[in-house]
Amino acid sequence: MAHAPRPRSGDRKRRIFLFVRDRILSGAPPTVREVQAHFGFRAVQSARDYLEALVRDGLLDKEPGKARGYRLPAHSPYPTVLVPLLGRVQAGALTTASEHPDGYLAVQSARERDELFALRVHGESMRDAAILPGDVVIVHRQEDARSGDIVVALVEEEATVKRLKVQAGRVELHPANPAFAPLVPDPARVRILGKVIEVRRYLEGGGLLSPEP
Amino acid sequence: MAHAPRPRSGDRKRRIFLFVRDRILSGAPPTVREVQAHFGFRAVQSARDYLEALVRDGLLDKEPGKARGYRLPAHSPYPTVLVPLLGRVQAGALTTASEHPDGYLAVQSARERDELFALRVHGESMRDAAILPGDVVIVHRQEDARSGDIVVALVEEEATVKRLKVQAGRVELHPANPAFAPLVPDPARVRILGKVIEVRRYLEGGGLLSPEP
DNA sequence: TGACGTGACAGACGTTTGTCTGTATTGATG
DNA sequence: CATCAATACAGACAAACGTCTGTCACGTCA
Repeated sequence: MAHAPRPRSGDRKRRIFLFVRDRILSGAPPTVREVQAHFGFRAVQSARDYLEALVRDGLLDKEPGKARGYRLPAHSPYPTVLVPLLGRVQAGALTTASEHPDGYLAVQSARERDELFALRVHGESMRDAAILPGDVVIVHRQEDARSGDIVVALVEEEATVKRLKVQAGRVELHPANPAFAPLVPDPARVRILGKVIEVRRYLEGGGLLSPEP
Repeated sequence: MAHAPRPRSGDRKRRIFLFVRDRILSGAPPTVREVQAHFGFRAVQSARDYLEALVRDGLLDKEPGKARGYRLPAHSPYPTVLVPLLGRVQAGALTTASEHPDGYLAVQSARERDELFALRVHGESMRDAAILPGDVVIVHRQEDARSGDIVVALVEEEATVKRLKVQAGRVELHPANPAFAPLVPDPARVRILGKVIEVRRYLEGGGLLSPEP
């Protein structure tokens, strides 16, 4: 009995890699048998051969003997990390990790995952900086920032997105909208939570990650 | 023999959730026994009790019976696909597969990878729609769109981002900036390349480009 | 005091899953 | 033609792993 005709090898290997990569990125690394089933192999070993080849090529790492042990290499050319989207930022929320994220976004960044979080913008105060209500900002957690940076600051238990200005050692939080006035808070009552490194707007499906508030 | 003194439950439960969440986000969901070992339980079941409690609380989902079967419930229902960022869009570029992309962006979408492309915006014509020069738009390839959608259109061999209006069967491309006039091109010479589904702005350095896998 | 819920433990069972060994088919090579 | 590498298959074994049952200690509350 003849086996299936020999397919072009590079393509299949590549498709298997993409499948495994997507599964890992979505939080559920596949088993060898899941790879087998997905590509219609009739033997576990066939899928395993491909996976081991990908490890030899350096495209995957593995933890031998462990269930679902294939990983994306640390120096992967795809520095995609999943970042929690926080629905509401409150006082203690940023020192520790938050417990009820609205979802997770794939963000390409050289930073570590726990250095980043995402936040949905409320209000029109940054309209002239092209940040609209409903937009999502990706934030790098840092206590300080430079004058001119757009930051997330905690003022009076409330998180806001503003442009930071430092005037004569005094912190000012400037909206980008003439209808709003700059905030010049008591330095003891303001805290920089992080710096906005990316802005996203989802024009379809409302952001795909969480239902409308 | 007395067991360890009873700890405050909420805290331990929370720490276990954060541990599991971190593991899932880094691509390697833990086994029940790994949770057990990490928190020093002497019985597998103790760890399992916590995990099941977290599932009941809605903080985790699980795939029963499967190894490393705990998942993040708010986790994006959509996989991450790498989408080519096209430097310049020309006439034939969108019918065939992409030619020479400047890089790849990770996008969470239900669509297939070859249905999407990304494009860097030039010019100020969409400023009042909060799309600035340098922004990246994620585009779904489609020949038609609805009035009001922001689209990428090919006019006279040039790709532009505009808002589509259909007036009495006539296609109009409206900028979002009073300094620019609407385009009412000859219907034979305009082609909708796709609809903008996402806008991104990178405020920092922005390596963000991945080489092709 | 006794019933009840919670957190922890102990041990075992059965499925899932990684891994190994051996074989068959095909195409390329000399 | 013989040889070799690559691909695929078949079957089995053993470790990893989820799950079940039962027990114990402690605190709360009527």
